[in-house]
Amino acid sequence: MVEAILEAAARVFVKEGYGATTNRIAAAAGVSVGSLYQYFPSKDAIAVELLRRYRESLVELVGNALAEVETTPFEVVVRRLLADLLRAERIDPGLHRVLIEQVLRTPARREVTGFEERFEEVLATTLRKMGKRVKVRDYEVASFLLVRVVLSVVQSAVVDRPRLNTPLLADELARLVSAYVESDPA
Amino acid sequence: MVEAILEAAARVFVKEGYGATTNRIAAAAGVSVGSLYQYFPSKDAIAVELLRRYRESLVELVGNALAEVETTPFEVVVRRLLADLLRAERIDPGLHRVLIEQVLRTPARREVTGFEERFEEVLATTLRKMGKRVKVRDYEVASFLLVRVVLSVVQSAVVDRPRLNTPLLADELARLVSAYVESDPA
Amino acid sequence: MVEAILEAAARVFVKEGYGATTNRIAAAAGVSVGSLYQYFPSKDAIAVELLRRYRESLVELVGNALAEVETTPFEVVVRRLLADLLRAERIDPGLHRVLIEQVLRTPARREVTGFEERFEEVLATTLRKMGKRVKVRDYEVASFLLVRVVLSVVQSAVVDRPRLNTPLLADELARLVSAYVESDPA
Amino acid sequence: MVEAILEAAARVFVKEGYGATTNRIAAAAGVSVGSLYQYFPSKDAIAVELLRRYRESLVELVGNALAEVETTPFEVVVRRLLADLLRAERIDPGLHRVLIEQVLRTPARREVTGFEERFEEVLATTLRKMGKRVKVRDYEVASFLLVRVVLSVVQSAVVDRPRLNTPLLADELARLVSAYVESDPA
DNA sequence: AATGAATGAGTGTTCATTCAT
DNA sequence: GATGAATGAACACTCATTCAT
Repeated sequence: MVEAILEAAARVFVKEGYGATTNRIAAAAGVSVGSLYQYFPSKDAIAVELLRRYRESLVELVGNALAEVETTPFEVVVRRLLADLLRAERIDPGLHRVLIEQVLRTPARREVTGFEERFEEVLATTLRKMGKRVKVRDYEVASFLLVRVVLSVVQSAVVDRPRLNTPLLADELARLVSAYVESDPA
Repeated sequence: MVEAILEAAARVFVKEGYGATTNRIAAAAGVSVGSLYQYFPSKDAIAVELLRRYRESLVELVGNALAEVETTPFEVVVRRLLADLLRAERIDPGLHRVLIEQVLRTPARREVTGFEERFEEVLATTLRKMGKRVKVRDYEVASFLLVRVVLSVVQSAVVDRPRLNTPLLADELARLVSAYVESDPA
Repeated sequence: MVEAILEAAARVFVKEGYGATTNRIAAAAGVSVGSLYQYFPSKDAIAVELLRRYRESLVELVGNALAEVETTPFEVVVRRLLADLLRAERIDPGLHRVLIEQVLRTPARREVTGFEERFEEVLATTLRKMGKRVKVRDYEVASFLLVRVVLSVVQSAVVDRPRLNTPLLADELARLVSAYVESDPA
Repeated sequence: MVEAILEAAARVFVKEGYGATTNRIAAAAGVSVGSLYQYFPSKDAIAVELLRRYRESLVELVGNALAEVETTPFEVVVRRLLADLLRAERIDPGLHRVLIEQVLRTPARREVTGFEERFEEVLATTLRKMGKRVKVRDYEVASFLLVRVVLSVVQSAVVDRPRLNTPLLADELARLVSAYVESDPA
């Protein structure tokens, strides 16, 4: 039932925005409002959980991909990760966008932020492991840069410009990442 | 008075989210609700105008910067533009984020989208003008990539991580852009 | 609950005019505003339904009375109908008056007009059935005349001048109707 | 200016109902709201004055007509009066209807009611003067009846059924009145 | 006298949440 | 547990009225 409610909420939030009513969400889930409140203390709680799960899944995806960096060339890892992220079902930035703004004003803010930060840490660690293959002056800055770059391009491509969401885009993005990581900091 | 209302609305929206009441906005502007509605037909209209102005100012900023590409080395242009964008008062993506989600559900959607698209066109034109200095396979894809990259990093830096908003960041971002533009598409 | 709301609305509208607030109506009905809106989509909808019911009840009353014209002398039928109409609880023109003006500006206008017209049709049919007992030049005009005459006198008596609402009034009104119907159009 | 405001108010009230705003009325009169309030202390005051004038003009019309009863046959007087009343510009029951409901809830109620009562007094006096030509049991009841009958039919004809507003209607209504007044009270 | 921008109390309506069944 | 009718605080918005110019 929790699953049914979350799925319905995701659909409804994306379609109608966070203004969607709990009654509508309950109806879409095929349950009554009462039941919804049996499992979630408030509308915000649904949003928080939705966001938490969404982020968790992405963190896992990225973590797994980067783990391979030990045994696989960096460019290949990047290319694989990007191709994966660019598959529409892996990412739902429409939902992300609807929720982030609201959840940020919730006491649950703390539980849910630090999303990009976690990526940055994982990435910084990865970069450090890669040693002299990467020519980066400041691992923190580089990680910050790369995480934002990749997430934003991926989200934009999936949501705003599916027309450009082709292998060429993945290639170019991979090239951008590699060029930066390997370019000489002069 | 229009200015007073818009400034107050920007402040209140950023602090309280789009849920902020029109009465609160009016109070923050030091006027009555009635006056607010004398100048804006609805709360949405305020959001739309706020978004429109914000975008207009950015478009102008970017347009001016890129115009110099004829007479100035690309890297310098990029570095200047980034430094400018990274100055906090030039950009208010907190506001941007609050509004975009709401305005997107408004009939004014059309007037307000096409923001990034305009940047992309300007940039594509610029890149073409630069001739063989840039080694890019597809101007459309490259522009899409670069616009999203720059905007997202700049916004993240200003809003989420002011600690990293240093000259080093501007440098690194400039390097990322240049490396991509000049790297061999091999 | 629908009944409770309608009864309360009738009371409140008569006492305070159509300006009465929905919150007041709900309070008078002993329910919350929310409940009121669970059963009626708008304040207008309450007015429309109130008017519809009021008219329906009158149409039924008049229809039944005139049906007896086959087996009962016309004067007796008229006298009975008038006596019935003049009983205060059969008619609430105070309410009628408050509502008509508002409902007329509603999309429901069409559903609610044609009230007197229905009476006129029933009456015209009745007059035709009565054959040469009635000396009337134009059934349409005569019906129009008589319906307006009876309704207005009845309403005025009940609302404005209860002091005159006596058997004598019923008698006189019956006499007026009979005299007209049977007078020689010369 | 008072005239301009009253005329505009009459037009606007008829078209939009009593809900019409004072700004709209002022605009229709070609003056500013401020000026409107220079001459009328409130919106209600406009309605009250409008109603007062409307009633005054009708009272005068009827008074003049009935005064001729001394020198002219009753039927002729009635016929003339009805023909006059049935001319659309003499009567504006649309306005009357809009106003009556609102003004009745105003402290000015007392100044404005007693409209029909004045007709009834004039008519009762007239009927008494006519002596044995009229066979009426109770002058008060008869006057009440006749005033309501005539006003309601005239108003209905002008407002609701202009199609029937023909000489035939005037004739029939005159016949109805005469038949009643002259019929034997058995 | 005339103006019309400014006011703010008051309205209809919505919707997250509760709780008796 | 599940239900959904009931709740009522809160909101966007209107408009009669005022008053500085």
